[in-house]
Amino acid sequence: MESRELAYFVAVAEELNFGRAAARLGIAQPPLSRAIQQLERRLGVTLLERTSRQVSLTTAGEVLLHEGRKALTTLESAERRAKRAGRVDPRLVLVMKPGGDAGLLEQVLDRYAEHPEAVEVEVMICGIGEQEGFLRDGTADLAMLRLPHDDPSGFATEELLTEREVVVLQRNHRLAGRKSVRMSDLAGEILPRWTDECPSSGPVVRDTGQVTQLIALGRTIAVLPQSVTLHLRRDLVAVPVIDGHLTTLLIAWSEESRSRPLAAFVRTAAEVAAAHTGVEAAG
Amino acid sequence: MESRELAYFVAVAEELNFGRAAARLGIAQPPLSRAIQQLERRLGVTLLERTSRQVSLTTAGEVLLHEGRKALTTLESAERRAKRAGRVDPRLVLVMKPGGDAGLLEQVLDRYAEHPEAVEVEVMICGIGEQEGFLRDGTADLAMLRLPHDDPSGFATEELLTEREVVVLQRNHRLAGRKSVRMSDLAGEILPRWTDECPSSGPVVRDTGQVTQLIALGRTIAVLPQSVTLHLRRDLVAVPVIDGHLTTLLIAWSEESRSRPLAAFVRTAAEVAAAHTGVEAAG
DNA sequence: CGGTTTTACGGAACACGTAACCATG
DNA sequence: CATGGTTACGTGTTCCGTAAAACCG
Repeated sequence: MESRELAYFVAVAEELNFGRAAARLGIAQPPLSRAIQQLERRLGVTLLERTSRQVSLTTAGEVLLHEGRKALTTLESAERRAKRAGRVDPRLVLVMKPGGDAGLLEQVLDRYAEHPEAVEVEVMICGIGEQEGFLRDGTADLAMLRLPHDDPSGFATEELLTEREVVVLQRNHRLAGRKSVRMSDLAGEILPRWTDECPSSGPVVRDTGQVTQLIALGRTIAVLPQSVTLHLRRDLVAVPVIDGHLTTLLIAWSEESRSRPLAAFVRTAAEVAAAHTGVEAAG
Repeated sequence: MESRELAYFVAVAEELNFGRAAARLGIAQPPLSRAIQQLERRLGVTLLERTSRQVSLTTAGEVLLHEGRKALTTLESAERRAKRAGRVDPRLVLVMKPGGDAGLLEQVLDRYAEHPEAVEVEVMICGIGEQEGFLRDGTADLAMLRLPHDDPSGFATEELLTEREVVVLQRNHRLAGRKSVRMSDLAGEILPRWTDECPSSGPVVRDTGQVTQLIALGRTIAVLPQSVTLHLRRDLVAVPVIDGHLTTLLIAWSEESRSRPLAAFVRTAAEVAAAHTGVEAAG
């Protein structure tokens, strides 16, 4: 199967309409129609049921859509990584969301820079939940992921640290003076809605900047990893949540990577995190 | 990047010789040479350093070789799975090595057959360490893997059970009467060399049949998971190894799979394993 | 009829093979 | 000088776009 054919099929399967798919691909409908027919002939399988008014996926089509998307991103990833590896200045690209390093990164970068095999590290800040995509498609070599929110499947990972959660509140909130709270104390509060989560009816937010702004305005409160307290606005307070989730910070990279600079970076990050945990436990 | 180009590159990168690579691909050298040039031009990266006597990989070439191999197998996997999904009789293919189910599979199959959404399950017996390949390339939907020997990275997995190891001996071996042994007791013994392991100087073996035969002949002894005792030849004995590794049996499947019959099978396997563990713990 | 997919046809691009060429050990 | 990669050139396939036809609500 040629990757071009597969990309064509994925476009049609996503649009469920040959015309729109062709427009998206920048070609005319007829070649697209023929390409799909040829693909079906070669596979010996019907992928799409079409009437002249409706296109739908067969079971085989659904399978090829899911698995094919993965195959295409893997292919693009290979291409991007090879391109990057060919650049004259070797470098690592690390992607994280704002605050997604639990305050570890600065120290990791400093320490890594002292390493004999160190290369330049480009830190790329992305939106929430975008890390995986950049790592999968080869734009980045390393990503900071947060369990259980992010999905590390398909990557090699190393656990850096595990944190309790805190609830972030306006200074004059009824719970602001508490030493700690339980989740049950938060019943009835308005919690923000992160873009992908359906439940709860609070305001829709996309990043922590928006959340903190809304908290400061008294429109919501949020349960976040403890490390947010490192850079919290002065007008907000954080109270530990006794029975909150444990969130784990991971550093993730492509399983295929055999790069020595990358391995060194991961090792450094793990060492710094281990030291950090020791300090926290002691303090 | 077209998958054909990538396959050409991988062939050259593996052979480090355009002529042999062309022969392997079933084409003439010149088109291959041009295809590689075109790929390099399109990526804007030099992948191979060639003199007329020697071909070697650049850094970018190494990256593309590793990542590209993965991309190609993912592509083939998508193709195989789509083909299989298009067949009239839906079925699951489970791959394992002989004895690789720790005696669980029969019960799992029986119980799964009673499930309302059950489909036919084809059990495929492969050589040692071949499971991953068949799962990766889409030939199988499910595999039984054994930690730490097999590598489950890139798959979704569910732990079934964890076993101690036993040492398998000829009946009149000096240790055969022991209730248990330690690894240090085995110092000086000749251990078999599994195909991929370099150390140890014992006989090279490929499957448990060969191993048991050699043990019966007094040529070697072997440390294996406890479950081998379920089907051990009468002329051999097994002695628990106190400080042996713990080996974990996993059931693994493609992360992309969204198939309900597959999910049901995994659930059934986990349930049966849990019950089994309960029995063992009690007994 | 209206919107959508498929068939028909002509042209351009691409990939292949043979043969000649060139470079290095 | 021989082994092995590259360039040159002619041929066949494939892929595309336009135009016309078939299909279904």
